[in-house]
Amino acid sequence: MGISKSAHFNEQQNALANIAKALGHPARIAIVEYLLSQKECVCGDIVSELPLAQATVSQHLKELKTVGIIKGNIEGNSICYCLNEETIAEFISFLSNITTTISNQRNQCC
Amino acid sequence: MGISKSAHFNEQQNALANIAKALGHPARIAIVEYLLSQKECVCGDIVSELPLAQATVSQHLKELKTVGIIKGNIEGNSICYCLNEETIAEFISFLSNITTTISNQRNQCC
DNA sequence: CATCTTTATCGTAATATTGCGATATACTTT
DNA sequence: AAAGTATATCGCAATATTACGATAAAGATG
Repeated sequence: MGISKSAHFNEQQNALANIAKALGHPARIAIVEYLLSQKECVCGDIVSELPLAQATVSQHLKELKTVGIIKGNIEGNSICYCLNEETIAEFISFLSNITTTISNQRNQCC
Repeated sequence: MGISKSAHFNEQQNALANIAKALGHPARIAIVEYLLSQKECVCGDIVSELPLAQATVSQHLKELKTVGIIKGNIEGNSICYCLNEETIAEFISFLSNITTTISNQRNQCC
């Protein structure tokens, strides 16, 4: 996405941005929501749930996995993908810190 | 970013993805963190805090504003930017739902 | 009013993302 | 082993993002 300057930001900033970026596509939100809706561990039927080709879904899954939002487990022929609580919790913690800090400083101009 | 198919996803999925996408860049995380660190409302000195040109920072601020993560208030010559609790809370709510649901379904394969 | 300051926008080059068909890989079943 | 199934990867075209200099816009100040 253009001349990236991520070297100029610290590790935590880059890590948080990567998590957010991975969630920054409706298809990947849809994947997360689908995984959430399944009681059992889900595999390749994510593909049939999405209006996208298999290659594209596989690519989205890879991005979510790279950043740690989902985990994959090989089960014979197919692969079971599950949500990874830890990464999501890390991002929640960043956001929660924002809202609590805002609530405590009621001297805002807007 | 390529042939986007956001029309194939529902409004909520697109809305959440947009918020996440806006946070999906280290410069924008840095902006949010900077706004958070200031007790008073901050204006154009965001530019001097970041290792980026003024035009670039302005563009990042616009993205955060478009999606509702920050609000801007004109103050004479300069502009005061503040974090917008509501949008952040909306995103937290999505993520919190994930972690609580995961905790309640301990029949995962991975 | 002329000039300075502050922020936004335009235009453009460099790079990244998205989507998909084709194919590779790996396991399963016959 | 051959064929089938499931998933990943490659290669490419279309499009989006990022960064920045130049400049516009709008208010402040001399």
